[in-house]
Amino acid sequence: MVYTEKRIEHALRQGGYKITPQRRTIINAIIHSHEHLTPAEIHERVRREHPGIGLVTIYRTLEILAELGLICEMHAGGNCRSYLIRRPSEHHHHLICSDCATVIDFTDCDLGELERRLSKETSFEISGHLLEFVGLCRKCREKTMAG
Amino acid sequence: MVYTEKRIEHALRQGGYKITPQRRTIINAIIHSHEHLTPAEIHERVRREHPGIGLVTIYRTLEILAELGLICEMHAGGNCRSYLIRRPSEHHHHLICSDCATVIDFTDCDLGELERRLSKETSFEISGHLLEFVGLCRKCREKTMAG
DNA sequence: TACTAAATGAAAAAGGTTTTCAGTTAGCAC
DNA sequence: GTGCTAACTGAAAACCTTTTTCATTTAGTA
Repeated sequence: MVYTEKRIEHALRQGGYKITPQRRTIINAIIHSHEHLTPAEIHERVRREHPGIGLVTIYRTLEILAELGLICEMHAGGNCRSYLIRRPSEHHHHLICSDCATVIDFTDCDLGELERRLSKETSFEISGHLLEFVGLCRKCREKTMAG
Repeated sequence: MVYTEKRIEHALRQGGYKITPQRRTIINAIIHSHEHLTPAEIHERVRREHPGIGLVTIYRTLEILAELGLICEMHAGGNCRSYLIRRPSEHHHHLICSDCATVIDFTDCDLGELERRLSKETSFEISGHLLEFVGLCRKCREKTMAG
């Protein structure tokens, strides 16, 4: 299942939040981008359609969307700023192009056995994990070879 | 192999950097902590022994240590600030207690097959990955149950 | 002991994120 | 539709973290 604008609005209403034009625009920007975006990038995009919008509103909306689990944070290799991307609702991970920042989601991480072993060896009760692969996508590889 | 103070100092000298009392103290603080520390936390600890030291010096030293690959960054679940921890020199990952922030390193992540499959399916040339497990260590679980 | 490149600390600058507050608005009751 | 209220917005200010600048000090070497 992929989140649509409608579903996200429904979830907001469910949570007691209001649907404002600003929020609609922000949600749209996130939904229609295939890259992860920083709050500043989202602001920039949203301003094209909604010039007066403040960066504060972006932050506030992102906070709510994250709280409701509708978006998720990213930790791109090296750089530790928080990025955001729309997410399919299942457990998933990211494969990130280090050059153009394209993100591909994948779900089958197969870490169950490793998790069980670690849990046994360390007596940790493991509740989750973060897995990201970084590399170069085909386009960027070709670009590099050509140049 | 685990980095000792001597080895780190050797690596610094190799890199053309000087060994100052401030750097010694910072390196010591990192080596002797089993938790990941923020620059501010390192500053606080280092100041006990070296009151006049500036936060800037921490940042500068951390930058060098990271450049030389002597420390590594962490991305603890949820929180996206950059943390640092001494590291065994091999490829490794972290298992982090979400309560007390204890970190356990592990090296055998076994992601080769997944990496090959992803690479094939997506035409990415994968160069690395980030894997972290989060959970509760035994102590914190017992604490929670008792309380 | 003297020299020089590198390092330090203080202060200022530069980001990014959060808080505050007065004014506006979505969603609901009537 | 009208009015009400809690929620939302934008601007400014406050906060924090990180980086830059610069004058002074120091490690390492000759």
